[in-house]
Amino acid sequence: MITNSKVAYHDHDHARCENAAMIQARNVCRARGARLTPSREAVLQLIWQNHKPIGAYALIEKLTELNGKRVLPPTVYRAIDFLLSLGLIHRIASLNSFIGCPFPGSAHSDLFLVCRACGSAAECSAEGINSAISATAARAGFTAESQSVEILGLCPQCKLQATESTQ
Amino acid sequence: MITNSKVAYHDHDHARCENAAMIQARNVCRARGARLTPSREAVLQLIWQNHKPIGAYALIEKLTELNGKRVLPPTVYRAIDFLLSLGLIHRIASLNSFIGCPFPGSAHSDLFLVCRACGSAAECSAEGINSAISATAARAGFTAESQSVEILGLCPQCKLQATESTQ
DNA sequence: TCCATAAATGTTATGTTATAACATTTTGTA
DNA sequence: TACAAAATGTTATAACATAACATTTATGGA
Repeated sequence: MITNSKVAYHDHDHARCENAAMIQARNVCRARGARLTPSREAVLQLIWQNHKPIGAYALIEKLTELNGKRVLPPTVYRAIDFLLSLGLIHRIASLNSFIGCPFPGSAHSDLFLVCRACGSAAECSAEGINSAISATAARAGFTAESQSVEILGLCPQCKLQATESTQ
Repeated sequence: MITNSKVAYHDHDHARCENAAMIQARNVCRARGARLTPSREAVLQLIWQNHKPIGAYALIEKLTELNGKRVLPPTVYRAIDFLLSLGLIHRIASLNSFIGCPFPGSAHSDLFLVCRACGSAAECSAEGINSAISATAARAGFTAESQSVEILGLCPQCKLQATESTQ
């Protein structure tokens, strides 16, 4: 299983996550002949400000603040589309929001563990789930092409706090 | 595995699906002391007109047509909320739409196989996937509470047609 | 039966998310 | 430099969803 759950829900040096993400993004873009323009980079950086999925309009606000000049929806949605197409971010459909991919470039099908208390989400690429999904699809005669697997619940930190507060 | 994939993607006597759904709905409502009012029943029936997830605004249009009198969003959204709360329908987050549950009442966690060609969706309750999800969540220290598992791809019928047309 | 209450529905308004369409600017390349 | 393609700017609107309050309808108790 590949996952960033060890960092996503816990205190950590997040600057390292951001740096790694930006470096990987540049590598992916170079490899694919795509241009990581300043506005795309700014959107990616904002998405990577933490491990919580963020909505397009929140990005618009933050970007407006950052630029000191009004940013309009198409600007952000274009950046989002670009980043999605390269697999640098993912869309969390159940939240209408977006999160950085911690392991872009490597083929993987995704599962997200979204904490309903703190809002943080970890991504997991688990062979067990992918094979279970394939098997289920196959039994239905269905050919799977893409998936959206989003689990809502409590992360270890928030669960701990919930337990403590009820003692 | 419990699934309606045998009917959802194939020609079948759909009136039986509709009838079964309405009967089950009445049973669930009786058991839960909930009222299946005419407008709620109308929305459920429209959702069950086929096996394709339908959006709230499409329901508003159809209901307006049916009633001969303008139906407004809250009317439909209230019916949707009611039906969701009883598990009579499900929300497909990746499509912003709703689909009837073929086996309401019985506890199950769901997976949807949505055909990108014909739009039909089947629901599966597969133990293998649920246990794989639990195992993955557990490894991340995460407590799963609810899930949204949506697979996009080609149903058997549409795959067949795709194969034929490329010969 | 009538009343009090709760449940459901009607109505107005607005919030939130996303994209279409066309103009302009920037960038890479011949 | 000049051309074409890519990216961005701009205006407008489409699509999805809910808040807040008024009114009506159903239901059980007096």
